[in-house]
Amino acid sequence: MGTTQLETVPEPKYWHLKTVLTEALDSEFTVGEILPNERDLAARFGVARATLRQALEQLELEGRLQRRRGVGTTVAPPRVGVAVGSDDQDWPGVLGDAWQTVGSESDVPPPAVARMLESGTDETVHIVRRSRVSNGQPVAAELLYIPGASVPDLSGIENPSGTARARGVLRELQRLGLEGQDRAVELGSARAADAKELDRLPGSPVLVVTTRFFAGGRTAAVSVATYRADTCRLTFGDSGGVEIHHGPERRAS
Amino acid sequence: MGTTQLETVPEPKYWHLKTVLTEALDSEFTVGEILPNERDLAARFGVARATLRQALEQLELEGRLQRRRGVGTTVAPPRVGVAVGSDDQDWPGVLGDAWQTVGSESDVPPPAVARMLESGTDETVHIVRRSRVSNGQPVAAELLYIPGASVPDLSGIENPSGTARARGVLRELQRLGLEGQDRAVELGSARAADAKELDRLPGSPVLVVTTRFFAGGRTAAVSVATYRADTCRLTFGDSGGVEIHHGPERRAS
DNA sequence: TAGTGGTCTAGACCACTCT
DNA sequence: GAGTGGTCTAGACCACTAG
Repeated sequence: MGTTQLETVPEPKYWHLKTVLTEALDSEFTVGEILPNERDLAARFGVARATLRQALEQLELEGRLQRRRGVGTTVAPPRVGVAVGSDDQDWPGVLGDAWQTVGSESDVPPPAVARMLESGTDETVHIVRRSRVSNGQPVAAELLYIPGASVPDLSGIENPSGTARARGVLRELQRLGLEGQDRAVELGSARAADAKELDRLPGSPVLVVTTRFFAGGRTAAVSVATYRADTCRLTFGDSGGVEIHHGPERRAS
Repeated sequence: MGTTQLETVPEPKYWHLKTVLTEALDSEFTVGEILPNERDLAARFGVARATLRQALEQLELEGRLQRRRGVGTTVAPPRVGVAVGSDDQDWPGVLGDAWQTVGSESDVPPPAVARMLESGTDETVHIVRRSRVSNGQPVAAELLYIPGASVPDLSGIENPSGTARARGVLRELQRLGLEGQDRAVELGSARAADAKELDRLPGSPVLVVTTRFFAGGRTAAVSVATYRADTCRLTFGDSGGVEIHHGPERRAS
């Protein structure tokens, strides 16, 4: 009866581990520093490697760690703020936007996109692939879906090698009057193609930003942009430049 | 040498499993339907339970499945669109906003918040806890940080039970002229307190929306709202009501 | 080739929810 | 108490990177 009855809520080991590691990261490590390998860390904490990995996975999800196969685990820099929605709404492809066109094709859009475009299920649309780079790192991959009806002057055009046509499509699009746009953010996991472009493994968590562009009373284009969730903080509105971070942090020397 | 040399890219089992399950979910299951338990499913696919779980975890991350301990795994309904940023920017707590005040206290904010408030590290601020419910389900938990300087008329007030004081703080806040706001979205994992309020396990993925409110040339308040990433799609801009979803879907009868 | 993280297994026990 | 998902173990092998 005299036994100290604490531990009524036995915290999972990986959770406790995560807490300990977080504190260590805040106080004893610098950005870019390499952690001991997983087998050593597991042994040091007296847990199985799988358990240790559960903690590391969470820390990676939170943007505190970066793990690369064949290399090791490093302390991640603070997330970069990526401006997504400025107040000035504009068409994709206008001068000075953050994206770079990497290709284009014609295909039927996925059903969810077809629904937004109010197009038939078998109707092919222009698909422009773009990518976004920040600080030398790829942070997002985008697929832009543009029905032929939005760029009528290109209806009978041949396919000149991809990126040239992409530019043509974007140019035509910008002739339309943009009436408004509509944005949604949700969590997803990277498809194989996106993962490759983002330099991550397939299935890694991403923030999916879906933007609908309205013109002529219709949905004239849909953009599905896939941002690396580990390294990105999506910012909306006026500023977005101010650093937000967790705790004490120093740069690696 | 005549052997068919495919399989040069051996897809991980859990990834293939996920694909198979996704297709099954699209074609053979209805929203709300209960899946076989994990041990049966693993046996059926001829994999270890851990491998099966890796696939299920991803599907839950993508909002396709809902798993509850002691109950089972069910097919999740499409994510609900949750309006986060309407064009009309306004103070928290105005009539008709989606939040319900659940309490308040005074404490020192976490360092990241203190930095945004440009307040000293040891300076206590008002903290108002609010929660947001949609379709009978809790979808978000919020912590509102309001420095005493933003609500000067409350500086010497006693603590009348929490929620009454919270209302007072919000009322005072609304007397200030709102000059603008600033929003960021990033991925996080639920802290223990949030997890409980959101009816999830600690560590489950959440979308963290940080909003800064500007008034009098300063940051007058900071809101950190934690949304369930599995069930929510954050919408910004004009509409936000239109359903987006993956594929064929029927309601359970 | 050595060392890293990624995948996978076959088992065990625990916490929880229902009936 | 029976059945579910959640945690944990100790091992094995694979894919990748770099010296």
